[in-house]
This record gives sequence, structure tokens and C-alpha cells, in this order.
Amino acid sequence: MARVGLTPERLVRAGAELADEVGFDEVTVSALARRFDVKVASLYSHVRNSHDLRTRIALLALEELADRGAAALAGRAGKDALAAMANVYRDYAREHPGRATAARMRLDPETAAAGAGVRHARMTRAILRGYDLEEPDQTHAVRLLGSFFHGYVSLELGGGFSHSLPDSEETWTRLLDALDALLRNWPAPSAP
Amino acid sequence: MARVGLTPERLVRAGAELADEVGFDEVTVSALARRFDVKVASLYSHVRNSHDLRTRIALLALEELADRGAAALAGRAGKDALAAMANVYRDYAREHPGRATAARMRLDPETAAAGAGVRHARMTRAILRGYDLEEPDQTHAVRLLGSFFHGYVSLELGGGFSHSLPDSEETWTRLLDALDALLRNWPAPSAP
DNA sequence: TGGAGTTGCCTAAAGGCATTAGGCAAGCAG
DNA sequence: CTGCTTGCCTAATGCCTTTAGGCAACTCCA
Repeated sequence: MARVGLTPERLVRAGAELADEVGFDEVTVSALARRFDVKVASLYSHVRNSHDLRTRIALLALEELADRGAAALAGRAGKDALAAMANVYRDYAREHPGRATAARMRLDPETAAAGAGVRHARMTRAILRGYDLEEPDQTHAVRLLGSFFHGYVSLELGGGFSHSLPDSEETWTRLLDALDALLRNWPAPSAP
Repeated sequence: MARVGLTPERLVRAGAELADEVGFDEVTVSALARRFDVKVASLYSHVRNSHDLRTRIALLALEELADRGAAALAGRAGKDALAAMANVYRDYAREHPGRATAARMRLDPETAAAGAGVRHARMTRAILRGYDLEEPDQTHAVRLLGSFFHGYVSLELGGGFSHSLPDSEETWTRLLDALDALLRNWPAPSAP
């Protein structure tokens, strides 16, 4: 009964790797135990339950994304910043599909707030600082970008844009052009 | 052993209702059997397996959405059509959160093509007919709308926009303004 | 109307994941 | 070296999925 040296951190990191390999949905306490060559019950001293494990993986992914975002945003503004952040999301999703799926997991508000949620919100607002948007339009724009990135990554990860032309790469570039143009020329409310 | 009169259709419909009540993730062969007061094994003559059941619920939802979309789009063009379609997605998600989640389930390409996927693509292109977009920009725009609707509905369903101001309703209206403006003034590619 | 056949729902069984309770031994402190 | 903490284990329960095989309820046709 050699001790393996489990810790919550090691479990979460291994869980994230597992997610990237076999998909976030397949990340299970049992599979993780198998990976450490340890009995399932042993994990329960380090992780509350399955949901807790998945939540922690999501928080790890959000943290990593925020780190990358902060690095990418440094010294950039306007469209440059927009494209940099967009590519961070996208590249992360390609390198770490499982983690990226985890990052889109629904978290209860307190958990999200305690984690990197705040950093993400701040970063999005930092991008918008390069455009001339007053409140409440800035918030609308935050939600637009959030929805678009979330949706695009979901669809691309799900294979929605493969096997069809033009390729996803081109669409991505052009849509960033389009969003930049939109943010520069944000329309006034239409007549009700 | 009175016969209950199970059919694939009844199972799928009941599954969709179950999804709306308890969430798509909780839709399980066992739960469905319980709802019909029938043993679990009995469902397996009508549905291949759990994944098949969920897929069929997704296809039902896509079909319903396409029906509503077709009705909403009739006789509308331009922004009017855009808003009508957007509201179809959104209202459906509110009335039938479980089905709406199902509709965003990842389907393999053949299944999607065999189902209402084609109708959805056609409808989106019909909306864009009111704007002056040539290929490949039209395809880019299809993907933009798809990503945005998908993402927005996901976030809203997950509670992302509740408990914060401005309320989701206002953002929704303003973002439709914004998308309309963008489609009317679609930018040329930026210099590489 | 009364079989004969089909079909629908059942029993039985095996395998997997999640979770909890309680035990033993490995590693640390003195 | 002795005792204590703590980490991993055994054991057990409950729920879900899926398959195989059986009996009874319908159907249909003579």
C-alpha cells in the first residue's frame, strides 16, 4: 500500500489532462483513480465529489485562460487587443479541447466570482476601452463578445465548421474584422 | 401486464417534456421508464440506447424550432426577419429550456443533415437575403449569427446575465440593432 | 370464434460510476 | 521506538445502462 501522494492539485491537473485526451464528459472519478492506479474511494479525501472535481477543472481552465489573456493583452489596444484575446480563446480551445469545454461549464455565481471570472470580465472591458462606448453600451458589447466567443468555440469544437468552405480560419479573421468595425461604429438604438 | 402503448414517438415526446422539467442532463432511460410506469428494459425495443434517445430529442427540438422559424420568417425581410428569427430561438429557449439544450447537443454530421439542420441553414440564408452580402461573406455572416445565437442562449440559460444590469431584455434588443447595422455595413477585409 | 403468430413488456443478470463508513498501515513527532 | 495522524484500502449500497430470454396480450385469419 505504497502512498502515491495524491493532492487536490495533482488530481485536478490530471483531470484536466484527461479531459483533453478523452473529452470533459468522460472525466470521472473512476477514470481518474485508474490513471493514478489507485482505488476510487481514495480520491474522496481530496475532492468532495464528482461535481467538485469538474468544477475545479473548470476553474483551472479559466485561470489558465486569464493568464494567457493577460499576457496577450499587455501593450495592445483596439482591434489589436480584440484579435489577441480572441486568438487566446481559440488557440486554447484547440490545444486543450477538454479544458476549453470545462471552461464553458455552468458555474454557480459565487464560485465563478471567487475564481477567475472577475479577471475575464475585467479583460473584456479592457479591450473595449479602445473603443468609444459608454454604459450601457459597453455592457452590451461585453455580452456580445462573450456570446460570440462562447458560441464560435462551441461550434468549432463540435465540428460545425469543418468539411465546409470557406474554412474556419478565414471566417475567423473576417469576423474579427466585422466585430471591430461594429465596435467602432456602434449604432444608436433604433426607433422602437 | 397491461400494455402501455409505447412508441418511439411517445418516448421522445415524453423525453422532451422531461428535459424541460428537470434538465436535459437528467433525461435518462430509467427516468423515462419511471414516467411511463414501466420497466427500464421495455424502452430498449423502441430506442436503441440512451444516446439514441437524446439524439432524437435533439432532432425533435430542431424540428420544432425550424417550424417556428418558418412561420416567423414568412413575409418578413431585413431586420424584421432577423429579429423574428432571433426571438424564435430565444423564446423557445425560455419556454423549453431542456429542449433548447438538446438542440445544442453535438450531432454527427449525417444525423444533423438528415434532420432539420438543412432547414436551419436555409432559413439563416433567407434572412441574409435582405442584406447585400456576396459569398463568401454570406457564409461568414451565417456563422456569425449561428455563433452568436448559440452563445447568447447558452449564457442566458446558464444564468450568465441574470442578477446584473442592464437586463438581458435590453441587451438583446440592442444587440439585434447592432447585428443589423453590421450586416448592412459589412466591412471589407482589413489589410493583412 | 378460436387458435397461431407476433409483439410488447417483463424478469434476470452483469457491468460501470458515485458515494459513504470504517479499517489498517505508512510516515512523522517526540 | 512508540504512538498518532493521515492516506489509501476494503466493503457495501444505490442508481444507471444494456443484453438475453420468457410469457402474456393483442391481431388476424380461417
